[in-house]
Amino acid sequence: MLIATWNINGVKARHDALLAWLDSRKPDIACLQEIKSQDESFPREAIEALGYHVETHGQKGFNGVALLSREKPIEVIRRLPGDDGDEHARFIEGIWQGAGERRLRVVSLYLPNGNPVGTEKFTYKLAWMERLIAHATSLLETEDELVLAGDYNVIPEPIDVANPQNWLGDALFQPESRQAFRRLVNLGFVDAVRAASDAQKTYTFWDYQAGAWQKNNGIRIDHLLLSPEAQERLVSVGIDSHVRGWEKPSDHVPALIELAR
DNA sequence: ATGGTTGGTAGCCAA
Repeated sequence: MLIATWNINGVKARHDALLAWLDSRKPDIACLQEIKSQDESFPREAIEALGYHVETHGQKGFNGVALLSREKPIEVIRRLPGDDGDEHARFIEGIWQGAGERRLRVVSLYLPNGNPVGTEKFTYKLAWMERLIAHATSLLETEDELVLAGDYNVIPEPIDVANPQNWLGDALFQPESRQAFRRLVNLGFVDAVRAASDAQKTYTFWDYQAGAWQKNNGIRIDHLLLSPEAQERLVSVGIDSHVRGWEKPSDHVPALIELAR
């Protein structure tokens, strides 16, 4: 059971790359962020032709998340609880029935960027994180196998950034952002990529500007958080860094976990 | 070095 998360930065711009990656990597579940597409204009047919079930939560112009899966989910939730006035499409949760009583629950989330610090955008980011912590607390009580995957827009620790001093004023590296992320993890999750990286620097994002990819000036902001029930089944962790070197790449690359069936 | 680049939309914003 291969579960991936990838911020594709526009499904129209990434149409060919997405299909090529799906066809070669063949994840069982793919969590996408920043589809930048409305549900009706998402390229559903081309993805279904590769054998995927498609669930989207899009909006016009920006944001938007999706769940692609080999098996059809038994339930899909398209809203992070806690603020009925929040219109941003940043959350989609699917439930899949496993063998026996086991259930797998996978969230594709696109956490607010929050820049610039000191504005309502940063306040919104921190409020969104509080809502995520509250929702994750209730999801852990289900004892389903749970994977919270997505673009968290949080650099957890200095090891997760090539040049920490360049990010000190950025919303992604603020003490408040990092502390909220730690509180989320400390509910009982494991940060799968960090746990598998053995104290090595590992990145999932390289900016388009100033040759960041060529200089390996990256940050690790795409995370897969595993509940205890999911941790028990963890087999391996990977990052498809090579995708960043493709023609017309996203600025993010896929991160993946393998769970025993 | 307060720049640089990309995507989506529409005459700039988000990242």
